[in-house]
Amino acid sequence: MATIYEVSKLAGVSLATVSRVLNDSSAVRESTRERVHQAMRQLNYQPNAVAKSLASSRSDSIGVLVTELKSPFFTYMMGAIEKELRKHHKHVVVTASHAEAEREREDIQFLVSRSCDALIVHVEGVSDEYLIELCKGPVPVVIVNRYIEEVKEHCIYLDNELGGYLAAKLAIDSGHKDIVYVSGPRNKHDAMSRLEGHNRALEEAGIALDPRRVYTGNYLQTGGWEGYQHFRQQNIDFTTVICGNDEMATGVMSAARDEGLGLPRDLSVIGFDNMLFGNYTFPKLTTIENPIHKMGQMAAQIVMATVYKKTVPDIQNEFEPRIVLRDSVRNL
Amino acid sequence: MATIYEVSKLAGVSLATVSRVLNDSSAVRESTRERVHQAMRQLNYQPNAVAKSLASSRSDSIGVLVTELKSPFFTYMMGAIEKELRKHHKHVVVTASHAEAEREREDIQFLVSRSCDALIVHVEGVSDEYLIELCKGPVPVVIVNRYIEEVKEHCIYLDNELGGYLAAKLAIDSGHKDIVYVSGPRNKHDAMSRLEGHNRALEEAGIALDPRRVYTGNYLQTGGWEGYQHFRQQNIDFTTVICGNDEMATGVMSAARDEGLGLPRDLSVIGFDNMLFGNYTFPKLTTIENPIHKMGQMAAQIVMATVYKKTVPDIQNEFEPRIVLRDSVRNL
DNA sequence: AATTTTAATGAAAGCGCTTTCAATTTAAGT
DNA sequence: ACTTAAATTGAAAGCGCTTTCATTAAAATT
Repeated sequence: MATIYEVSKLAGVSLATVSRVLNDSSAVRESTRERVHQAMRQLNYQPNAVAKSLASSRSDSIGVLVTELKSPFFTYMMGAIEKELRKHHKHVVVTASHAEAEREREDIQFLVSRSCDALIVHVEGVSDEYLIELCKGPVPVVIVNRYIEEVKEHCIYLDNELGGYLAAKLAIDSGHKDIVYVSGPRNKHDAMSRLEGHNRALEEAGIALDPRRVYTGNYLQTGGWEGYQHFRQQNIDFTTVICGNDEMATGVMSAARDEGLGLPRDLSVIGFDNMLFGNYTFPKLTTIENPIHKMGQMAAQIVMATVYKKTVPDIQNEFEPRIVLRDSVRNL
Repeated sequence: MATIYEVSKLAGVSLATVSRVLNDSSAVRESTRERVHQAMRQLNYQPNAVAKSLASSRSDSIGVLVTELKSPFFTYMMGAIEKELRKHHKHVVVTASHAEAEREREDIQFLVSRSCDALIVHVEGVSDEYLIELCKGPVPVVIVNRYIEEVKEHCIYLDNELGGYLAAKLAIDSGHKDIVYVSGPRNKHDAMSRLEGHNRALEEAGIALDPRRVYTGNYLQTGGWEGYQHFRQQNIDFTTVICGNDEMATGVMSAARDEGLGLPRDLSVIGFDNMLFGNYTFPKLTTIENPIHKMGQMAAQIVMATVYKKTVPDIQNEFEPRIVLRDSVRNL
């Protein structure tokens, strides 16, 4: 592999000059620039990004930390981030920390040690305090899908409460009164916010809150299945199941169908997130859109703006969910 | 950020010694090791991975190049790779090149310039020749989901022909004779192999090959939809649609249902790949499993073996598809 | 106790690039 | 033609770490 040293020799200029044409920084006379390019071509010179990083303490790469790689949710986010960053020739280093605080800390440490120019993190394990400290540090951070008051300008998040509200409101407006809710885990912020919104809509409609009408699931298909069984065993009547996410909604649909129910004739189901497979279910799942794609894009744009001083469209921290009307809710 | 220089000062040893305890290479007396550790703690020393890379021309990171980030297929692969590599404290740098040859070349170049210790690539744009050259180069390469005779030991691939055969055989064994096939794009190797296997099974069963019974789709849901419409318009009779992938299968199901067909009563459908959403369809999709997860894992293991000299389970280059029996095929 | 071996350490030269800062050209101004 | 300002270049000092190679200290041998 040729180095700029050899290029400089061949072109008859100094290292500094080669470096200049490489970064087309400051002025280089056109003729010498051409001479250098010539030499580079001749030697098939390829810059060494690591050396560049070390010397400039810039790596042109962004660390992205997600919980899980094989879930459409993160996939959407990653896809959007990569797409936005690559427009500006920045690259992505990923790690998946599986919501374990210890690993999240390690991974963040790792990404920093790789001189990532910025971090985009989706973390669930570490504490707010840790993140607040992290934001004070030297490397810019964007926190996706989590709201922390003290560093809110670093956060990109969805108004989950509103989403929960919209889902419940939709059911109510469709004439449903007997509603049950399959929630996500208690320890997840988003799950709790969604439930709050749900409750708000019920109260607003004058429907009494009944803790027996809420089942806490695991955000997986099995959780929906179990939730459905649970409500049946408790002899609770319901015409609609609203779920904390789409995956559980498919579990509910599957369980209901196993009992011979027709959907949405005998039971309406509403999901949350609008992950692509909602489109593959039958009936197609009515759900609440979580614009994770836009949120990923925004995270990348914030990085471009703060780290690389690019001008980007307006920064937006909070995103709004909206209803995606498909076929899984019956109008009573 | 403290450097090893400061650590060495504080511990009263040389840079070399600090480096040694850092990499616990060669012998360092226990007492000095402890002294160094002490100093590191005191200074909250964090190694600089970039400097380390430059000096050692090792980066402990693997470049992974995929076509697309937001598709479950790559997601599965990435997840498996990341999981396997992280066991050994190696990390992943991803790029998504969207099947464009130009971008694929650029991205590979980029990953090499970042001193990735190895490359795991899923490329569709570049030529076999390019990859053969790449394999000759200094950085180890694993090619996923593509078979190139000249560098087959670098390849991890599925026996797609067998998969196509199995799907058709399944339909035939279930009593179906009127079979149509919605294929993936002509320019994709895997799509063509699957079709070949399909044809082999038909021939074997004494069913005449009829080009009108093959529709070339785009591997997307729309492709399945269009394929179904196409066969209908051509007045072709069929009791089974076999698809080149699951996504198109969902398109077929959707189109069939729009016409009021009951599934699988009036029509059987078979997919390919076993992407998770096949489990969300109704009826649940019978399909051919593509063990992309295992293939990703194997790719990572090959890297660990060749680059880092770790001993790993047996290397396997070709993977076998298998039938995943669910509910979308009717027994005639 | 003297001599070999072996184990621990340090000095110093990079890895390939960026980035002052000063020196040299070239262009502009009068 | 003579200054002065502006544009180009080069020398050299790093960036933070690894890695020979030589040196010194400790352990083993006789």
